[in-house]
Amino acid sequence: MGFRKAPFDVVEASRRVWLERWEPEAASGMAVYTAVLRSYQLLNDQVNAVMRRHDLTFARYEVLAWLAMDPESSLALSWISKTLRIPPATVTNIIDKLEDEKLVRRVPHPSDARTTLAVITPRGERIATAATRDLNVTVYECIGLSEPKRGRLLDLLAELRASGNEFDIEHSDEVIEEVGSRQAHKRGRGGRNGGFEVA
Amino acid sequence: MGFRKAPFDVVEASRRVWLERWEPEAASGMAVYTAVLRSYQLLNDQVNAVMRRHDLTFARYEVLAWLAMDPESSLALSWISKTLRIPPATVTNIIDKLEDEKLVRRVPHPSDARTTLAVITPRGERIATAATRDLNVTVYECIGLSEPKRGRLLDLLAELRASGNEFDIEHSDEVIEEVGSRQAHKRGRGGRNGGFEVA
DNA sequence: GACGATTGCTACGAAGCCGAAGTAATCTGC
DNA sequence: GCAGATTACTTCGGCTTCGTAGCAATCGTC
Repeated sequence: MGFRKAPFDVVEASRRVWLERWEPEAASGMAVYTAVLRSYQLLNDQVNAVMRRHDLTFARYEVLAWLAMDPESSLALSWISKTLRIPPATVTNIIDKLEDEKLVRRVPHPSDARTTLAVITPRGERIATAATRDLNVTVYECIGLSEPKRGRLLDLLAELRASGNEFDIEHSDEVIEEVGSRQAHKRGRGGRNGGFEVA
Repeated sequence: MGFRKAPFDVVEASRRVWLERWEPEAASGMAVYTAVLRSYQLLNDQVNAVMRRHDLTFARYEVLAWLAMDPESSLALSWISKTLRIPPATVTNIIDKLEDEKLVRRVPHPSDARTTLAVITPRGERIATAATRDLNVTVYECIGLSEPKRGRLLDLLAELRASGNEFDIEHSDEVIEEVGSRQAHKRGRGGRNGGFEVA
């Protein structure tokens, strides 16, 4: 999406206008939103360029990557929807496409006939790995901030997200600890249903 | 888009997996991208909720707001495309919709028959003001970070964007200074064409 | 053990986004 | 003063997203 360098920073320019006309907190809040938006667009363009090389979209890649990370190589569609905050209809669409490409198979859940599991195929694993390697080298390792600044940025964004109730900051850490993080949750909150160990 | 609070932070969870399997810079880079993505989604959901109340999308609002800020209440479509980094086809679409709603009119450029100006109508100004007020109160003033933290976040994101060549960090400030920032640039880089002062 | 509420998934359709190709006007170099 | 490159905008078409409504299985309560 080749845009050329703009002559000035739109975020800063609009922040100054806001400062003249509205409350200062509104100005900084507006600036935060637009800065996040533009940072997202910037990185997203780079990410999408990589995705295109692998015939994926980022949404499909994200699901594939979580499947590849999963110890059992399978996730319930409902888990994907809740954890990655993708609307159910979109999950259906994503899995449809991944299934068309033979990267994933739908398998009925062994003990709950309502739920469907997505299982990654060997081909899916290969493509996930290739795409991840490409993303790492082409985008992630080239983000223009020193390691300590990345850390500070992550902390600030985590606070932003937590205060927006994106996740449960109280318990997040313990939950992540629990066995590679996903496993524990695939089974649902209460741990009811002893788990459908893959045979 | 009512998602409920997730039990753990997906960004942090995947960062840990990345750290085990890939280079550390890849892990932090990945975390930055996903944190930015999720922050964007979080804020975007709130912003869109406001937009819906005013029969706008954020893209249309953004254009309308820039028109409302402009001293001459008009901007060239090409300027909008370049500055706000919206693909030309999307600008056409946005202006079409705004024109349908009578918030904007298309006016031919007085001295360059290739370019079209979007001019905001009084109705457009009213709606822009109402939407901005709503956004400020409902979203921007409620972003969950203290004022100094917002400042630090903005600095880090500005560095990120500048290093991704989003804008010309060298000259941005001077350019913004030049008369309310936009005016100078509407006329094009060289300042050729003395400007089509509104009669 | 049965009924209503809940949960999981999908089908449909509206809306947005944007790449590519096309048209028209302008600029550039000779 | 004219041919070719450039710039501005639009049209078309494909793709993605996601709200809504629907169906089916399961759970919770009595």
